[in-house]
Amino acid sequence: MTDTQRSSTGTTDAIEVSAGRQLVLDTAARLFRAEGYAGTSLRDIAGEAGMKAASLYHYFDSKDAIVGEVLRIGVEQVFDKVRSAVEALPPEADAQVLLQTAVHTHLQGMHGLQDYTCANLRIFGQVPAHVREAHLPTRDAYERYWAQVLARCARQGGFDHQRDLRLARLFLFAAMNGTLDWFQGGAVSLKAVADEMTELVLQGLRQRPSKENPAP
Amino acid sequence: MTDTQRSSTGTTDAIEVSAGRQLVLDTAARLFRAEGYAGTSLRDIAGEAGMKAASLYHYFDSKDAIVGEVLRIGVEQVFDKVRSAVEALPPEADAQVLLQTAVHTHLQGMHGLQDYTCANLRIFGQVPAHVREAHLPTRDAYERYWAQVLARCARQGGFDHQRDLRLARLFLFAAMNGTLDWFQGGAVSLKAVADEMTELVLQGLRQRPSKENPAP
DNA sequence: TTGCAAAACTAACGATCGTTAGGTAACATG
DNA sequence: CATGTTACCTAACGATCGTTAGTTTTGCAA
Repeated sequence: MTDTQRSSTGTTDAIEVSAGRQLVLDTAARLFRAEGYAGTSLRDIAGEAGMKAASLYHYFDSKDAIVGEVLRIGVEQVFDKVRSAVEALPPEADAQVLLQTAVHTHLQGMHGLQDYTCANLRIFGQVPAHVREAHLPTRDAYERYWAQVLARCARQGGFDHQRDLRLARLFLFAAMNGTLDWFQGGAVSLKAVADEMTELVLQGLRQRPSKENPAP
Repeated sequence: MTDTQRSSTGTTDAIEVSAGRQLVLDTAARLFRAEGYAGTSLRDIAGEAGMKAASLYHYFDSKDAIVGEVLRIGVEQVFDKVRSAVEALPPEADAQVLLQTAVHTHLQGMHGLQDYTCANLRIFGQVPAHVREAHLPTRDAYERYWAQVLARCARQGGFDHQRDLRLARLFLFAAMNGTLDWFQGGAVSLKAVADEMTELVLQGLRQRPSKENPAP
């Protein structure tokens, strides 16, 4: 489990991270999630954090620096959760349990009180280009981890075909993140959604009728 | 096929729609798709359309009116395409052909030169709340049509379970629209992606192992 | 108690935004 | 030719934005 924030003051040695800076980040994540990137001004963040806009520059160099931190923490939080949950499984866990665990944990991370992760998904497409590009490596690392999880599923389940795995991963990611647009704890539970999604992907991967698949 | 724009001038009787208004809408759709909602100012739209910002108010009452039209046309264009393609199928078409056709047409609509549909998906989450709410009925109509298509697939394929169909539809929608984030005409063709996606959903729907599915 | 850094403030700058008011060319119609 | 509508324009308003400069408050340590 990596540390989510770096220490700014060197008091004692790490551990204390400036409560002010933390408050600013938490507030920014909550507002970005709710109002979007352009819909959240520095005066909004400062107001909700109990200070004035100019005071934010005591902790950050710019709005881009704030949003960059929020994006990074958003990936890191859900990454840590999923990795912990997967590593807690026994090595002989079958493909279904493995994928169910990963999917359920990712969904829990999004729909729990995790403002950072939701903010990431919400504002990633709204953020200035250079901020998005600077954040890409962090996103890629998480996606690469999912590729490993799916590869382990394939190895364990006996099916593997490189291209299928990549498409399945992309479909799965879109489906998981898309739940933000419609899921609201109603008739079906998050666990049920995770299991359905897992079933869909695994069933789809198991048997390949391989009709016509013309490469362009 | 419904008319995409209403006529403003009554010359001859419909048909002529004011080339200026059309140019403004086309330009706005292209910029909204590329730069997002907040990233596109009225001065940007006007500049690319060869006029000044104030002139836009000759055709529209506000920026919200422009973006509302773009959203509406975006759904309408892809809706018309998908409906036409599905209706062109013989009544005895099997579930696989039916779903492949619908998915492929939707993907083509997004990845062809359809700025309106892409702009819709891109900026829907960025637009002011009252614009989004006003647009919801149009979106719902399209989603209801997909529910019908899936229901027809289920009837034809012999499997049907209400909740599975709803989740499958939500997954499919997220997966289709998510292709905007990664697909760029590389190794796999759009048709191949459509077929993979169809296979995934149909395989997932066919056999339900029905392990534990606890309702909360 | 003094000193000093952290943490906040007030005030404003320049830019950009959506929007409005009022004017002017182009052009079809009587 | 006169008239009215269509299709633009210039100029500006008020608001809000991210940001900067300079100043004051706060709290701990010597």
